[in-house]
Amino acid sequence: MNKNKITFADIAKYTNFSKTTISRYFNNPDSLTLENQEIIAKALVDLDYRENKLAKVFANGKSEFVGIIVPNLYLHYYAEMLNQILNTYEKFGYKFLVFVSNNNEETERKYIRELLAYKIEGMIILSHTISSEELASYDIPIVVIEREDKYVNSVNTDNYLGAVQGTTLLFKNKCDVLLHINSMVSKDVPAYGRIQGFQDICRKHNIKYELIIKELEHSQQEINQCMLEVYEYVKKKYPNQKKGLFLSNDTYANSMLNIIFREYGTLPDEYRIIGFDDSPIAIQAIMPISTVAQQIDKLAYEAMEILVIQMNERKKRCPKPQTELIHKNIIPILIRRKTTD
Amino acid sequence: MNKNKITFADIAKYTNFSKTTISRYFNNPDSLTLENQEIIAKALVDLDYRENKLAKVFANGKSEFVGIIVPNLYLHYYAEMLNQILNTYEKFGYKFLVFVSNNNEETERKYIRELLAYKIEGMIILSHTISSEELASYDIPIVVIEREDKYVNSVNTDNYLGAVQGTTLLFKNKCDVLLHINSMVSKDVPAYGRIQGFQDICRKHNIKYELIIKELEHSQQEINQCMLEVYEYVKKKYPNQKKGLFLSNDTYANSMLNIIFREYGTLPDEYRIIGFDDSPIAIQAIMPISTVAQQIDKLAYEAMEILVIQMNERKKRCPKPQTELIHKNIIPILIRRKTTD
DNA sequence: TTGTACGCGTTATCAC
DNA sequence: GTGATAACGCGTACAA
Repeated sequence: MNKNKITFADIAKYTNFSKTTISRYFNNPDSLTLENQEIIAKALVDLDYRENKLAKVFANGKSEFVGIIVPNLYLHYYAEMLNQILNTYEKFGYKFLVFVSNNNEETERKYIRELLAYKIEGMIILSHTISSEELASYDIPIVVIEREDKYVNSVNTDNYLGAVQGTTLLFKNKCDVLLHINSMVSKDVPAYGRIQGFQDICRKHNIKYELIIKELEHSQQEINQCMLEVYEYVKKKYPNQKKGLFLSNDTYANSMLNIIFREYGTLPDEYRIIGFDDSPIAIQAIMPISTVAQQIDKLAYEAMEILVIQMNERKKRCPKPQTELIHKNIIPILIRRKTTD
Repeated sequence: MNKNKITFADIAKYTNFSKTTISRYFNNPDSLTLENQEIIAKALVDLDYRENKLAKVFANGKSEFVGIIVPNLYLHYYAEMLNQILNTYEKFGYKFLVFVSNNNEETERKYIRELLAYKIEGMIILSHTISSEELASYDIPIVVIEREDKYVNSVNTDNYLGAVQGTTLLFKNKCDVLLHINSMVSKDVPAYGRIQGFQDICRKHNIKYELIIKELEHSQQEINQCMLEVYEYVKKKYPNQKKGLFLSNDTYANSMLNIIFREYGTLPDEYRIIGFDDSPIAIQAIMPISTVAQQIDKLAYEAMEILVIQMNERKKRCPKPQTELIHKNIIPILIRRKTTD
């Protein structure tokens, strides 16, 4: 069980071939006679050879590393996205170096530097702190997911369509007034489409609506407190009217549902609720929550696919610089459960 | 914005030093005169030098890579554990290559081979499929977390103590009968301590108890169905008795709570509930669920600390093989919320 | 304090 | 089909 350090040189010596031939055995086996292939194959077992990919990378420059920066793994959305990205290994063979940035800009720059030092071939960025302009300046294939993407490739859920689907469902539920509860979201991030889609549909159907924008809350307690305030406000402002609540995520939706359910022992007809994301909480809630599901598997896969194309281009003799940015939209899926009709 | 390929040789030429001196500037700057340090520092900026850690690794063998194999990231427990492990980068400087095994044994072996090929210095294993005996045979520093650990180092929550705390709380809640609902769990994994702790406390206090072992269910629907059966069974078997339910995780606890809450519009005094893990669901539930919290941050940190010690030992001139396995226990924390008195 | 020469394990470029 | 030899970028004895 000793540190076996068998190299091509050892195999070459053992088989009386040259290192070159051994290398060829791995990279272009057909160029050897079958007989010799078998000799080498046997030697590999005899010597218990273990490949050294670092040496390979060093020699030919292809690290097969992709760097990932994710803001956190507390939110199920990021965890699942990371999961799906990591699972593309089976398809594309790229290994992943993962960093959690905790939304700290300087930390993130440090991580990117570290990733670059390890000769990653590309990056997938989920965090929001560094501008796409700066990202683009790193001159390495990059795909970002669900964030500001002016200067880099991106894959996003069609948030606008998702909002349209959700809002339309509430409208069809014959609500008297539609409320969209969201946090402050910048116009240049895809999630802004949720607000636009909501407004457009409300206007299109000429239905009463209100946008409730709250400061982003972090702890569950703060969220609950915040939702309670929204609930009291809405209850007072629209008595005896059927209220359609479109929450910007399932955590908010669940919090709101709990408040109402605890008061009435059920979700009264006067309230319809729809969330966003299809997080586990949506199905674990006291009542299964209707929601707009992001197709996280597709988002991840498409991101890697775009990245792989760019990375492959770089490996050619005369790589053409990317002329046009790719922004791919993935459609969301409306999931009707118990909090809507 | 061209592919800058500045190496020590370039810097050496630019500054009229030798490559060695440049190397020393990075690894032992004090051995240069301040003056010369500044000259080199300036050259680095002028030439826009970017370090190449891969070459460094190749030259000295210290990859600073740690491999992680996690069964999935769907369960919050694994996601949070990964999060905490990744966060130790700030403390220890090790980079992480992450694979998700989806509980497939062969896949896992393939991943381990790949990790080894990249000259990782150590591994943290969260998945359960490969025996610790086989893991030990890979002859590389390894720490496993919350799994069978006979032949490798490990960090575990003191599950026994957790069960003792939870069960004792239910006992103090003056329950007439205590029920522990768990899935089939092997005796050699730490989580088995939950069953033992429960039984021991029940016997110690001479209180009526029952162990309900169900097949492991995966989808939320299956879990709900399973919990419904348990509920019907318990309700029928122990009418008019105060029932203390100790569920093996918060997902089960939440499912059970929902069933009861939907029936009564509240959690009646007849039922007390306690879960395990302190997952987000425990606090997002219709009533905040009492639970036994694993200190995931501590588990992760201790795992890395043990690993780092082993990895450092390997870097010495004459590394002493580890003579004694380390099995570290982390105490859990009882969190009292609304589902217990 | 600084420089020379070689090693790390593989691939690439020529030859034969 | 096969083999010598030179990269790849950095660390490190050893020498000066």
